[in-house]
Amino acid sequence: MQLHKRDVVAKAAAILDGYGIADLTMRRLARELDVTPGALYWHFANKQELLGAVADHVLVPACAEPAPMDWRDRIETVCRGLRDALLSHTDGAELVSASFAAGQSRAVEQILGVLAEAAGEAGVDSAHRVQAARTVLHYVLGATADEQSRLQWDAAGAAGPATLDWSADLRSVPADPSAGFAFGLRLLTDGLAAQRTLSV
Amino acid sequence: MQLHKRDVVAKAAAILDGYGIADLTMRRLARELDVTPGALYWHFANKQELLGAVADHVLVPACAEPAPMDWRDRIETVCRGLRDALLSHTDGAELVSASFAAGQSRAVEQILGVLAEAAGEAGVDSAHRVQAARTVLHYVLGATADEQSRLQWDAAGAAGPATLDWSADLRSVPADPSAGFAFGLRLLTDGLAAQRTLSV
DNA sequence: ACCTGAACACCGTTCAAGT
DNA sequence: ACCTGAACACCGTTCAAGT
Repeated sequence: MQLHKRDVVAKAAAILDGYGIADLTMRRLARELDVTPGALYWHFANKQELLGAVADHVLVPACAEPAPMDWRDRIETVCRGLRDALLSHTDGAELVSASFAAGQSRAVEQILGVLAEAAGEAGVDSAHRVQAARTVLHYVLGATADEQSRLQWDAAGAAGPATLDWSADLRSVPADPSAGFAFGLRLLTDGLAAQRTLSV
Repeated sequence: MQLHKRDVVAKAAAILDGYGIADLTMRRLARELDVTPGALYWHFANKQELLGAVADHVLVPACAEPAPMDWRDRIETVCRGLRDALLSHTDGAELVSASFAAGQSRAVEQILGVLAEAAGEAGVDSAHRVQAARTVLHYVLGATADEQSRLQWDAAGAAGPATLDWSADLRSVPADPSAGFAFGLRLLTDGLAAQRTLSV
């Protein structure tokens, strides 16, 4: 039967979850779809575009319109939703980061818009809203990619030789990652709140 | 004559500046050093470790001990120095980001320490200092990588067909990138300052 | 319209063997 | 100690030709 874009994206997501982004290659994807590598280039211009489609797929749960609420809660809700979506796929943060950088994800563009609007309500003047939204987004993507690589690093380490009691490893996972994430996010929302007192 | 680590790093930096990170391959590096690819693996365990050494080289100017000053000025000075160092090499932000994620750069670890100390002076309790420092670092790396990719994208675009007057392109470089960077950083330092009022 | 076959021009890494 | 030669197991992308 015919190959459709959504089959390709679904299989790509499966490889991502099972083996990580390093194993998500055009050749392997083609092999698992019982197709020649060249076939993929009929449906996608190049690998970046395909990864962008996978990124958008990953972000579907994070793109639900948020219920009406306070700008602060809205930013927190959107960012928590984004982080959850990223953490629910192996290397999800790295994938979305790369797609964002390459300008290949419609979904993060949409999230950026929501954040920019919230920044406006926080009191940021229209000339700086997008910059403020980008700042928040860079934090979420960076922090989550960081957290996820630690998680995966010591998931692999746990399967290694018996864990010695070296207590204070810089590369270890913190006690409560969600709390750490919330703390960093609060720094940003506090900064946004301070904008209002400057402009009035 | 013999191959030394610093020759390898210097040549790698030259390739980076001249052709970008995509062309900084072990094989090409070896070729330009008139050596076999395998020779590099005598001096470096793998490509990540080599890239980490290049990252540290790029960050040398950003690691100067800052003169004694207000925590806010110190954070701004360190971050501006970091950004300048990243922008002065093609794909510098991407390189350092990757090396930081891989835990291969001593230099960013050091900068992280300086930022954590400044966060402490800002009033962040010791349990959250590193998290605060990481938040600032994620911002600087993300924002600079973003800025740099736009810069390079439209440096390439300028060499293309006559630029049409499409005014509002999302991928265009903003009026004053440094001002945008400073704005995002101010959001964070304002957030840090707000910490103090919470703890006392 | 959609896909195969086959090629082009590469990768990172390893390791016996040489000097 | 330091490096070569040669291999292993891959990559992304293109494109004439088939159906």
